[in-house]
Amino acid sequence: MATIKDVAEYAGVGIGTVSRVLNGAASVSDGTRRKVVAAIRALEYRPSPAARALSRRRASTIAVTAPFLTRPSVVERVRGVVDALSGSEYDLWLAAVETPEQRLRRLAEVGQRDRADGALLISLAPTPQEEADLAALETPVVVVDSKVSLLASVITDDVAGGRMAAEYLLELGHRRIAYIGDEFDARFHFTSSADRLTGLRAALADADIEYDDRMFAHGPHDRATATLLTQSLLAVRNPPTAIFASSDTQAIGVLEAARAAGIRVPDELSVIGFDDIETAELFGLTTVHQPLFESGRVAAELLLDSLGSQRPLDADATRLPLTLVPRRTTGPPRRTTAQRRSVSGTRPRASAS
Amino acid sequence: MATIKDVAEYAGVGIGTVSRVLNGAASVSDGTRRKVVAAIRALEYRPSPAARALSRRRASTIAVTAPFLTRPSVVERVRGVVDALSGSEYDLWLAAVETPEQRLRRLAEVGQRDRADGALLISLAPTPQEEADLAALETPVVVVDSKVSLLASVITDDVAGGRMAAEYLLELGHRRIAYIGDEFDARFHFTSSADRLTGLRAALADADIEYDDRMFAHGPHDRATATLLTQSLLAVRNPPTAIFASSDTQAIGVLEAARAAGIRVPDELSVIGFDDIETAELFGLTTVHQPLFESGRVAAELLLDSLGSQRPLDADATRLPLTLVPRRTTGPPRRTTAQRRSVSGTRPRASAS
DNA sequence: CGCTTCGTTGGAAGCGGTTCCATATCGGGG
DNA sequence: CCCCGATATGGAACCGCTTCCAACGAAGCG
Repeated sequence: MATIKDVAEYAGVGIGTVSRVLNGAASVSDGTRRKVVAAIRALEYRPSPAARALSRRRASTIAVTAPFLTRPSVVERVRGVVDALSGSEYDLWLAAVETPEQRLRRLAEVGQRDRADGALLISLAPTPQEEADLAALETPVVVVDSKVSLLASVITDDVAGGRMAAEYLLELGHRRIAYIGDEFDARFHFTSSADRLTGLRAALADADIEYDDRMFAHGPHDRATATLLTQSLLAVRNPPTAIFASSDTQAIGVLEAARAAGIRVPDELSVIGFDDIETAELFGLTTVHQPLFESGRVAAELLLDSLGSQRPLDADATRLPLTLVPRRTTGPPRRTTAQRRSVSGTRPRASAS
Repeated sequence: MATIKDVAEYAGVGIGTVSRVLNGAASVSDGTRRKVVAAIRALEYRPSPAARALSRRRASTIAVTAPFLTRPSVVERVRGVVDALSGSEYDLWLAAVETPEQRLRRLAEVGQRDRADGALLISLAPTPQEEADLAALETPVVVVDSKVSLLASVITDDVAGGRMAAEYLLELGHRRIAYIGDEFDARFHFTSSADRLTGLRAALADADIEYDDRMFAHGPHDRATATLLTQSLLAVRNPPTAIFASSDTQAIGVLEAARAAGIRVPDELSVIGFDDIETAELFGLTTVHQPLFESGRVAAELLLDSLGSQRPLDADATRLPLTLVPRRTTGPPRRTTAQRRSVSGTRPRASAS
């Protein structure tokens, strides 16, 4: 494998000149440039990224740290980052986080000298302490999907989103609205699920609906859990007429529970999700659309701007808009049996155990 | 940011000793080791990856090159890689390919000196020439999801998979089986769709069913296209009683076309997919299960083994098993209306509408 | 015609590690 | 008491690039 020295010798010039040609830098005469280019081609020379990184003191790499690569929402965000980076000179170092220990390690690595020139933290809410540490770094950091105050971030207003979903259901006439969210003490300090619940509760309060804690269920963020939680939500005396799930994945679990119990959606139960992942459309799921791909793209662009301009990032939050997407899983609350009869065949409502 | 020299001074030792401690290498006395460890901690020292890479002549990085990050199947494979790498000392460099030019560039980068110590090419069939070039490299390469002869690979037998799907449909009694696949001249030299078709046609030939080219449709790999293709497949005089789609994504497009046309699945039309992505289960889609996650994991492990043992990779193909997963979208061909009435068949979709 | 000035150019120094070689130290055997 | 091998340690050389500084020649100017 040829080095810059080989190229210099082959072209009959000094290594400095080769470097200048490589970096499109100043003052190299046309003839010399041609000779060097020819030598590079002849030797199939490619500069060593490591040597370049060491010498320039920058890695030309962006670290993307994200947990839950299983979640479609995270993947969408990463895709947005890939898209933004694909034209740039930067490589993408994907740092997956699967355990709290890994989370800590990854966070620490962000500051590491020439590992990455900038970092994108996706869905990985830093604690105030971690945030302060990150803000102290020279490495620019953009946080996606977490509220922070000392760092640049790209977020959506989860509280507003929760309110949006709730108000839609309230408008349809629902009074008993249940919520299925993530565990509160999530090991990764996630707040989006809790925030969406906050929005929901605010909307309920505004509508003078009293708080009933049997309407709120939490568990690990997956379909099967959502299915189970739905069963218990529906088993109470006066069951909800609508369920708001904190993600589409969970909403689909709700739909499955409904289907298994023979409960008709939306006639007997309205279901609304959050995110608007591809599957939501397939299921006709009403949901709150979140610009996931966009969030990754915007965050990466912020980082690239900062890197390109040498200007540090402002600790501002870029808010991306949420929109409600009404589809086929929501409607006015439970119609009377007579009404239902007249519409189509009766199916006895299996009382969820 | 502290360097190894700072640590050496702080600890009152030489840089060589620090390096030895860092690399857990031979002969360092206990006392010295302790001093060095203390210095490292005190200075919050972390070695520079670039310097280390340059000096060791290896990057501790694995390149993962993959197109179509939009496809769930590709994402699953990448997840498998992430999983295998998460315990190792290797970082993951994600090289996304979105255009043929990028494909070429990425392929060339694989050989680059200290960019990556090994490469994983996912769903990115190299041409024979490219394969030869890659095989000539010292960098170990594992190819996932493409047939190659000079390189190590992890594949499934797409021809057998196509045959498996076809034979299942034939057993159910279908005689007119249509196929929806990718465009043949795919810019990325994909062959899996064509191979699955080969298997299908072989099975049809074995069953003495004559070839009818109106039963075979091709187009870009997406849901909407599959929906359109389905419409035209069903518009012919003697339409198919079963459709085999070369991916679940496309199969779901078929289901949508059926739903839109009011065609009952599986009573009037059987649908079978390929891959067994998560959505397939949600739709009750009969499909050929492919171990996607596993393929990434196995490929990464092969690479890690080779890297760890210094032994070059054998140019063998690791074949992962395919299994047919019968669900609710397949059944015997069109029953009479009377029969259908009496049975009250299963519906493929979560009843949303 | 001598002296700047400026565009080119070569190459040493340095980036921060690893590694190898030389050196120092120590205990034990003869 | 000396010699020897083993163990521990320091640090120069090197990995391949960028960058800065010195040097050189040609052109411009008075």
